[in-house]
Amino acid sequence: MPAAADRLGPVLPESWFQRDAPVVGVELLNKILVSQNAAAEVVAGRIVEVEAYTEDDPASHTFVGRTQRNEVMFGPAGRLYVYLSYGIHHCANVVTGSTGVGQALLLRAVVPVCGIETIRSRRRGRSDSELANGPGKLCEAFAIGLSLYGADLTSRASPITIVDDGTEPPSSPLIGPRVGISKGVETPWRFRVSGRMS
DNA sequence: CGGGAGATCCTCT
DNA sequence: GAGGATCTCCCGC
Repeated sequence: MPAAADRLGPVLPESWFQRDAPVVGVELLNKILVSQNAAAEVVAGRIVEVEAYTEDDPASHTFVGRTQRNEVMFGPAGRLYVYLSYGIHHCANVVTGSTGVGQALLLRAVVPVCGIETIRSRRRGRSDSELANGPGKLCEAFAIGLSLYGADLTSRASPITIVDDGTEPPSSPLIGPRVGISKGVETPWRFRVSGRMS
């Protein structure tokens, strides 16, 4: 955990993530995602949009049971589930709930708060509003790849963590259907702080 | 600015 | 062998 992140606030403990995804999802809004790569480049962003996926949810990767890819979703909460989407982009999720239950929250958008120059260089050519306003874009901005599969977000020693800087979750989050899925569209498990759905 | 299509390849059946 | 928890570019308006 980078020293620069220490001043942002305490790391969220595993117990905090050990509740059902839709519950954690709303509270995860306004928390801070922090990452540091091998070159000691630190970037941080405020989480502004997430989606919940649970085991009995036909849209979830865990709906079919345990597989090699989704294994980490059945493990302890507070871990990072990374997968390759459409053969091109990575998507990052935070594992929630009890161990043995396959659920997670897809990180859909963050607003950069630290390391903006590093993010701009990773997302070269994009306007500031397009730096991390999507699950694939977010992973590029934070250099999240499969090497971070299973990373412990609750450990201060981890290259990627989630901290609480004291900002409250929004009192009236926007709630709506999840996007990009063909099943489970009727379940309103997309959560967002105020602003436009991107 | 909004809609549509292509890219691209891994995962599971 | 099919189908994606997406993004970007290129059109047309």
